[in-house]
Amino acid sequence: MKPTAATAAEISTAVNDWYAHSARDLPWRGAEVTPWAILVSEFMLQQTQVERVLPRWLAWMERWPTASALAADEPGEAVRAWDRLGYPRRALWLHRAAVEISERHGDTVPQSVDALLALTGIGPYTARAVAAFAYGERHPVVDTNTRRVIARLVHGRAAAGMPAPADLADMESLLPRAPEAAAVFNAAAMELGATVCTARAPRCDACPVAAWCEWRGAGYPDNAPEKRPKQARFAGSDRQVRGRIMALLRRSAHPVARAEALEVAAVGGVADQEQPQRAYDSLIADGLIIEADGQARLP
DNA sequence: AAACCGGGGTT
DNA sequence: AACCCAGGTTT
Repeated sequence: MKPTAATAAEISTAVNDWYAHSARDLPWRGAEVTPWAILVSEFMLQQTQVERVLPRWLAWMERWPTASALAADEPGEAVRAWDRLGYPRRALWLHRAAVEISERHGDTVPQSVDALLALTGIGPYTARAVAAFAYGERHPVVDTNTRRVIARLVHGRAAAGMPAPADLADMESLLPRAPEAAAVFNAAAMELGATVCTARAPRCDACPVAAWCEWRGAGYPDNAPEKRPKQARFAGSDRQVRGRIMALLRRSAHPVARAEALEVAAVGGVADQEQPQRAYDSLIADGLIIEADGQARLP
């Protein structure tokens, strides 16, 4: 059946009401949480699921409760504490951001989107997320979950296409006027996509806006855009080989010989003869490895 | 615009 | 085996 037309206010109110009693109880959503703690959560949550982030975030905040505390430690310690969250460059960038916050912002996470964008490792999503969730600023915050919710609910599509500037305009058109309600809706739309309007098997019976959903109303057409780039396979990739080297360095209390690092890189197989050296060199280029006198160590 | 960057869980 | 994930940087 065709969905009943709904106003933006009806949608945001329904989603916010649902969020009030259905949201997961995540520690970075508490009232006492600092902007720094929220910034750390956003770094960790980039392309990484909530369940995997939780224990790492708790340990991180215990150890480095402020940006200056992290900045005072070695970057390598951040990489070590990052553990297996993936994309270890994020740990390095978070440490750099901590130094920048400590040195340029008096140990206070900046509030404006522009100032946040100037920090290392913060892009359009994270800047708006921190401004909205840490400071209550009214900005559209659009992640992969929100894009999918909007694609289905508003556009009647099975999945979102490539990220586009229109995503922000779409979200803006649904965003409540009041900053407080807007911040809640940003989180609520995300939560809806993460727990109900999921990519694989959406639970429409639990959705507060199912009656207004264009995709549901159209009979769930399989009209997903074809242009989504297929991600490269992980097995046998340089990324996997880099991961082996990083795992070795994380567990090593002392520098390791380059030869040992290259040997470990090949354990489990390589795509070609040059792959271990190529992965090793790329880690040096990224600043994740420091090499001196034939020894490799964390920065 | 496309490539690259982890790693674990789900289907 | 393919897909998915609170993205960002580089070319």
